[in-house]
Amino acid sequence: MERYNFKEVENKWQKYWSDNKSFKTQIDKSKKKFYCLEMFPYPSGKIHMGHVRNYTIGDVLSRFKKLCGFNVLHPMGWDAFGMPAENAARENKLDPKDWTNKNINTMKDQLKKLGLSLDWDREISTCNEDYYKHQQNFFLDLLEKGLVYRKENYVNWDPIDETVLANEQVIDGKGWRSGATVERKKLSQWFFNISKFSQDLLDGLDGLKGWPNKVKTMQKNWIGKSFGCEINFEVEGDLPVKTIKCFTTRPDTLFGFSFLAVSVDHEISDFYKKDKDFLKFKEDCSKTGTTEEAIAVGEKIGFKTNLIAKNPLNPDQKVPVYFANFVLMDYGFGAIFGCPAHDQRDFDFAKKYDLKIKTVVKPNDQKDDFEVVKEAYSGPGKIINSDFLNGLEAPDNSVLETIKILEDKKLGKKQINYRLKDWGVSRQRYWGCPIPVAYDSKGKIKPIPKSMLPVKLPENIDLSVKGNPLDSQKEWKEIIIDGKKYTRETDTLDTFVCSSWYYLRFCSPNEKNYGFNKDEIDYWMPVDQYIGGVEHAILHLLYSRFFMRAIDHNNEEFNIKEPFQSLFTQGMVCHETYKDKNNNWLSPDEVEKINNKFVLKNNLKEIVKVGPSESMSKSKKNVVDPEFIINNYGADSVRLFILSDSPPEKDVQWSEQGMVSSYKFIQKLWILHKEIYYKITHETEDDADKDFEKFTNQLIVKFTNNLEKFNYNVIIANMYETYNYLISFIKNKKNIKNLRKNYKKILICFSPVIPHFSNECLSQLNLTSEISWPEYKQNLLEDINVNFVIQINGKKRLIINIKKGINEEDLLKIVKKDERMKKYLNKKEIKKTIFVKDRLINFLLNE
RNA sequence: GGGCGAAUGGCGGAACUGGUAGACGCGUUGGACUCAAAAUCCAAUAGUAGCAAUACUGUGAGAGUUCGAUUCUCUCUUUGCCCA
Repeated sequence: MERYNFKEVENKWQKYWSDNKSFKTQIDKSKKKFYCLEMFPYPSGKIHMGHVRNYTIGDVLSRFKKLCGFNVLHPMGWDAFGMPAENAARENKLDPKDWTNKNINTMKDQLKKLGLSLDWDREISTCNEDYYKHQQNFFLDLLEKGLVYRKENYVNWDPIDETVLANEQVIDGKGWRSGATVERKKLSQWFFNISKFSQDLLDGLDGLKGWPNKVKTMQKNWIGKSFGCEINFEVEGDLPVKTIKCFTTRPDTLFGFSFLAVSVDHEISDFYKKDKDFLKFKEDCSKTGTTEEAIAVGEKIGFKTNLIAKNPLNPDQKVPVYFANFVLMDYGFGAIFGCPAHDQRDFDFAKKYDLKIKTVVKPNDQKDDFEVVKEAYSGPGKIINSDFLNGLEAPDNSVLETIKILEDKKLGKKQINYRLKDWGVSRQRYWGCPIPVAYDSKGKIKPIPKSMLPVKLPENIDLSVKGNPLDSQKEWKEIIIDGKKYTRETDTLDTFVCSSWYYLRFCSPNEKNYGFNKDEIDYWMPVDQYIGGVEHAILHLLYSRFFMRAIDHNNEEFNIKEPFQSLFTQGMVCHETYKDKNNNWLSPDEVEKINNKFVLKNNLKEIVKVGPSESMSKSKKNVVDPEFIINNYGADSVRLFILSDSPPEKDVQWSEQGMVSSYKFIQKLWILHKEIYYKITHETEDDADKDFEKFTNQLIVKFTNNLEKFNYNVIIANMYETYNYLISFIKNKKNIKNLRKNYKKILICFSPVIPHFSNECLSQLNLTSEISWPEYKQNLLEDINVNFVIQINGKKRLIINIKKGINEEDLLKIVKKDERMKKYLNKKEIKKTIFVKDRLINFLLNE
């Protein structure tokens, strides 16, 4: 028999879809729209298996929704700005633009080979002027609204990439890309005022019903709303300072007060500007990391001032004031009151400087003389040793009570604090969107007039210079606005800005005058289903939600706050890792499995060490090249396999065997198809076959439900089930009257997953007209018979196939007659019977 | 340390609102075909006992609710992710 030639078939259909612009989308108000979006890729060179999985999931959904009659928008583009281009260009003496465009072309070809139902006419690339000019326009709008500002601030400085990083890009104190230990540096930077929307971003999460709770929790934690109190501490000493303002979430522990600590950047540090010891101390502080973890773990050090602070609730109590390394200027007011008994950092500090540790909260299971000895106690309990606060329930009750007392006495006030900080968007890099502002000779900001946009990146520049290459572009930097000379801003925007609004651009990619067209976004937005990796749970998704609010702010025309109605986060693609005897990583194609042992392909005697399965990464060499796989097995097989083994939200284990079996399955389906084809075209049709019709109906229900619920691995199982059923049906049954009709439905059900194969089979049978998602007949779903379970004392004893709708009485008669049940029922008395219609009967017997 | 999730055969995983646990695939074993192998096809495959019918045990551990728990509640163990 003729083998299935996937190359020929897949080329044929890909060409057909492309020539006919099958996936071109336009507004059609007579249809319900469905906007399906997968996170667009960074054009790093080639696609990887993660892309294959992500885009296959999205494609299955898009094709399914299209068959269901939706007007589906399914676009693709390129997150094309970013450092790898700049680094690669520098290494190879290339232009980043050329490098990027070359990669885009390669990856676009690869994506096309996957047979994705994408509207390529909407392709966008963020590094094109006709994309970023609109972004510059947005920037100027935001600047006007006061949502963008420039300030001097401590920033996370990545010494390898020589650029500033956002807080979110610092992981374990290291740069997320370079891995370099991040330094603190004071620089003038551009910020987006995301913190203005802290509460709104938090509230908005409640409405995101289609988002995984996990992601919502992560965002909630990141925004980090805390409820507390600001307290003014009176201070005495030889400095002209009367009060120090602190923020605390635990004012109820004020009686445990034993020192006051401020950040080295606190305003009172001005008085120590010339103090050599202080400057030395400040330098030491800059060596400890900036992350909260580094602070928790690192040694707590302090520098004692001459100031004395008074306890507002107990003015007789006076405690020393320190500068301390674990107090950060950007949390609260850069000052805390120290309560060693109930905060571990304060505890460590008090131990080091021999400060008093007074217990003021006791756990509920402890006596009143409970004392904190070895470590701080921060759990719930009762307030003790605190005068009029004694006996209050901590923390809920006691915090509220204390705030009330402080407010009454005008010593402090209730305050809400957010961990979310403004988004620093300046990057000292060439390959990014230029920030559209300039400065006059005095350094005053001059926005570039909108008529002069875009601010284009200069071309053919020298990237080998240290620091920001734009800074050395003397000619480019000079600009004349209204006859006056200005100097351009040389920072470019964080690439997360580009991806914060690209989904709007897809709605009207050719709109010349603005970032989007109002009519188009009114129709298409929001994105109905967004699909991507969970690694973007905070950064990209939070920024996008902010960006919508920023555009919406003071804008009656725009009415979108939440860009993504539903979110699906797919798991990673993993593969075993291999190492040779010298602990060098080996790629899977250097390794061979012989007699259950892994050996080197070019030296079969050398045993390979097999490591755990981890997400595919170039550094561990455990990658499999999608292009190679597609060329060998075909796109349909790859799509089938990547969905088959695990639920899409979980990690999937890449396996060569699994891949091969998916390939073989398509071959088997083809042989089956040929037999069905023969029957349909050569045999006369006979009587209807209810069984087959019923099977098809049940299949449609399964497919529909499982597709709606993203149970794509179960869909694949359903496909195998269908094959198993059909093959025995074809072999054993002669009745084929409904074969053509039902086989068509089956092929349509298969088509979201294996579109090339399904379309080929449909077209061979001339079944390509009126292709839409099949409907099922309710009456055929209802079985006449059911498998009825008979239990004795809750244990299954017998299953009988019986007519549906049978009542307890009739059933009892049958059961009592049954030989197999006699041994259970004869000897003993039935105490109670539980009868569940069409499911089971349970006899409780006297023991 | 805090938050959230997860735990089902040799493996990946199914199981509707509490009602037949293990769908489907991989692997393994046996068989057919073959001079032989590959490929393909057929059969078996949770464990224990048994020729078998069948019986007992079984969804991380322990308790609870229930006629009945993979599913609900509590405690614990292990593990993953996020934050620290």
